[in-house]
Amino acid sequence: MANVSKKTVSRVINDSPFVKEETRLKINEIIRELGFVPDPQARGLAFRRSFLIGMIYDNPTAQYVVNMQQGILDAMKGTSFELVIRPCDRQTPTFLADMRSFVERQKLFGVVLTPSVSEDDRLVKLLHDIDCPYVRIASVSLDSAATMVVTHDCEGAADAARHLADLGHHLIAHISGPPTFRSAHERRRGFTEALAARAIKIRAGYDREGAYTFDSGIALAQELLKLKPRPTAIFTGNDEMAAGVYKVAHDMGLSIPHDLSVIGFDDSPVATRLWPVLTTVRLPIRDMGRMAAEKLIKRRSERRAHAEDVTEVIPSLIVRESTGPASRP
Amino acid sequence: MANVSKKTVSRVINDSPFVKEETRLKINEIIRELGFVPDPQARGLAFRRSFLIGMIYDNPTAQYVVNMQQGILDAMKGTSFELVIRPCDRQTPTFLADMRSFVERQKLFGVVLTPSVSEDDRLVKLLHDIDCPYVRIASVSLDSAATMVVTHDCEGAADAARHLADLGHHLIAHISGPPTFRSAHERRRGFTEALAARAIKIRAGYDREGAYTFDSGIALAQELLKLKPRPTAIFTGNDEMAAGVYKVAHDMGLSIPHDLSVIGFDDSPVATRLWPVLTTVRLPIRDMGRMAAEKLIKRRSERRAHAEDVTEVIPSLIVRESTGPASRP
DNA sequence: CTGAAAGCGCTTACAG
DNA sequence: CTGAAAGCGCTTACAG
Repeated sequence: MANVSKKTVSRVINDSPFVKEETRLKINEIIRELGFVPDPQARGLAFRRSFLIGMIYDNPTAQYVVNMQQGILDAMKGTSFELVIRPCDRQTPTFLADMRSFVERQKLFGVVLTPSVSEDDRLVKLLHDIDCPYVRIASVSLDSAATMVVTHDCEGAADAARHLADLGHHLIAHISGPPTFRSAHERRRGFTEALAARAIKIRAGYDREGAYTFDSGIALAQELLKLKPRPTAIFTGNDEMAAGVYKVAHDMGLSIPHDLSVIGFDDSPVATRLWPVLTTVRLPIRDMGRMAAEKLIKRRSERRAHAEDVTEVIPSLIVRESTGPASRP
Repeated sequence: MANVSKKTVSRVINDSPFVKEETRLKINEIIRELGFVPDPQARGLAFRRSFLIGMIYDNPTAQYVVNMQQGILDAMKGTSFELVIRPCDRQTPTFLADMRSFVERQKLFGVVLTPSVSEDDRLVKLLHDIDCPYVRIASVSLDSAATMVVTHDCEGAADAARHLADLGHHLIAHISGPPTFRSAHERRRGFTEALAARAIKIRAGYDREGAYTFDSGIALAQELLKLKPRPTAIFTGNDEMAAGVYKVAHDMGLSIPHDLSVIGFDDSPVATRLWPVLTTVRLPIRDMGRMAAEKLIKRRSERRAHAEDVTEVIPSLIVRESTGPASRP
């Protein structure tokens, strides 16, 4: 502006390769001095695409949501993107229409999808149709590598199984998440396969389907702990259900881990609020959010589809005080 | 468009009073038929103000943040506003600069401020200077009524005090939040004043300053429960610290509520995960978020400052199983 | 490598 | 009560 050209500034801002190095440096300096910041609304209008990244979620765990938001914001730091959030309910009749208007109206730059809505094929098809970039976070690869952050929940569950086997447990029960979550299947699969590798089989009736909720944990723990023989260990699909198991164990006068070992999944805050502190499996949720957003943002610069751009996340077992040697072999 | 005028449509969309009723109805119908939605970016560009509402927060409790977001979204449903979120840290040297660029760059329609950042006078002055509407949520009225949602934390704390007094407790301890939160003062004040009304005085050394964190709850409970005579009840400034008290009590072999009554504040999910379930004080956080956003949005239509537009929220005591009669008078 | 023109989809004054 | 003009701050083709 003040010195040489005028619309070249736009080129500099958008990293166009057709600018002389010298000019670029000069303009960048002036931009810095003036503290000039391009107006995102005007840019958006001209681009026909906003600088808003959406996060669409239906995960009921507050800590999960907040950590994920943090991670996405981490990736956006220093960029001109802003995060708009959108909780949703897949059961609602207007679900798809709501999502469509959300994305289209704001002309979102892209969206990050978290489980379980990330597993919804109708939504993904819709995003495809309206040409909205997305990144899905899920426990299995459901899509092209460039759009996936996959968490190997099965391996975390396998670690839990081996930990229990090492402690000498044979009578092991499992409370899974609801079948509408892929993670529920993955966690069960990883757990039972690793157990099988140690020649341990979960008895019929010792593997029950929960809902990832505290109440479902209570209800199923009441049934499992009435079984004869009583299981010496329970692996739950998440920490919330583990908290339900704790409650029932306390009410029955069962001591953890002496009478019963418990392992959860998530390492949510409740894991350390419980007494004794809960052994669980941790997913780096914030990192996952960051990686997902980075993928979304990166896609702009690198137009050519990076074929092998897989992002994978491995959970880790956090051994605390809720697991101990099997008392009754 | 299709029938009569052209720029009158804009008037209809913006609820201008200068449109004949007949014309308005006709245009509205066509808008509905076509499913026409005005482009928020273009509107924003022309208005010099976006349709984005910001939520600025530094509350460490995930459930608080998520509920607040939900409430704000409740108020925005059916409007063309969208929610952009912004966690912050008041201690950071770039705090004010960050907030300024966030608000200015996006030309935010307005922001909702939650505790404790809602109590930051520097930020509020900044928002004033750059002419950005805001609504503050806090436990005391810090500003003109039109910009405040005030939660009477002191009354919730007073309920807690009376509940304990009714149960015959005299040796009562308190773990407060950090002095940087107004709510910490309000909760203590409401508690001690209601106790005083029953002729109960908190002994020197039985009123300690925590940090609203689980760990601070543990640290202070360890000190308080070593005191002679040992308090028969503890009121903590939030549930997280109550969880810390539980842990120490369990470790010391103290039974709740037989040996020790505990009352928290928040009614966060952990309150019901603890064993026994925690008596606590509940704030309708989601409603608060909704009311705050409604105030912000309403200010557009009603330009004249509604002088007496106070929004007040009363917490409620939720009696569960962590409080019982004082065993040792 | 750089500039002048036209336009993104709306709104603000300004006239009628 | 309604319309024609100009502009919000940027970008896209399009020429040089």
